[in-house]
Amino acid sequence: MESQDLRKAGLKVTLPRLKVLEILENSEQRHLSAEDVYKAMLEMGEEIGLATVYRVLTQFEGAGLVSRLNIDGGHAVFELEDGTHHDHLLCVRCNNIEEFVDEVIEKRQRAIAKDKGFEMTDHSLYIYGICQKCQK
Amino acid sequence: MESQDLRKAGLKVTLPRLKVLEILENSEQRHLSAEDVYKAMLEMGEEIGLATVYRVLTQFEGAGLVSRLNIDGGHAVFELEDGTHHDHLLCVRCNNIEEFVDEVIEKRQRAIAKDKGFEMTDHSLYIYGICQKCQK
DNA sequence: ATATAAATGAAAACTTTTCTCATTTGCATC
DNA sequence: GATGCAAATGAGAAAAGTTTTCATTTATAT
Ligand SMILES: [Mn+2]
Ligand SMILES: [Mn+2]
Ligand SMILES: [Zn+2]
Ligand SMILES: [Zn+2]
Repeated sequence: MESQDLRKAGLKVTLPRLKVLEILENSEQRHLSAEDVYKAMLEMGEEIGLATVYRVLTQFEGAGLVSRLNIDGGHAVFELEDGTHHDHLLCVRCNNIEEFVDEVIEKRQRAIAKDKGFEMTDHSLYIYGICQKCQK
Repeated sequence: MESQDLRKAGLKVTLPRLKVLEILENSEQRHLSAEDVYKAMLEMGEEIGLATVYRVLTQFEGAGLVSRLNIDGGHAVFELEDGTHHDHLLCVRCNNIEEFVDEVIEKRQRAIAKDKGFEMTDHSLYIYGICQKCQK
């Protein structure tokens, strides 16, 4: 019962919101575009507007329930927030996304920001490549 | 005389191409959007279409004369290619862009890709923050 | 000077995302 | 359970950045 998550986030419990959450939770892929979520909705036989999907995902982001990745070439994907930061490897062939955490890189980033006099607010790191499966 | 650069890249020497190169070379800012280049053109009193600016920049990218950064929020900036890879720090207040190179991070990225079985083709790393000037 | 393949400009199209606004819904109150 | 109202929704328009189309112009080889 994830209605609690919504209430805790100060959001009314509505069908579209529950369904979006459900899709994010039950999807094969952890990383979904708004379009992906929308299509999954339709396949489930749920009526929903694409604008609502975007709105809900953006609200979830604001509420800390999901995080948004801005992939190269301007379209975003969303994933359930799990509280721990991580970065991503993207396969340029099959669009498979893998995750990693690297404390050495995190530390270096902070050092670089400091060195340049920047107050770091965020960072984004994507490694592009061909995944094992696609190499054959 | 940068006509040679164009010929070497297999591109005809045309006025729009020469002018775009000239703007990239002489601009205060090293990182320019297509729109920036376009406006600079008009200010120079040059007739040019925005589509041509995009086309030329994309061709230059293909020819290795410029590189394209895909900044958060889906609009690109371009810079003259100088042969050496570097990453970027972006000020979220004034949009100032600084550059850095960090061999430790580069090495870790290669190690991560290898570890995940990825054949790395590229990476993109942006550190977002508030630059020194904007902190005060 | 001529031919021709490539480049250009203007406008339309496209992609992703946000906004507008009329209608519907969730939820607190009676 | 009915009522009221603010919040949420859906449809479509709009926005922003970029690419495509196509008729016209231009660069370059002959
Ligand atoms: Mn992830
Ligand atoms: Mn740069
Ligand atoms: Zn793959
Ligand atoms: Zn700044």
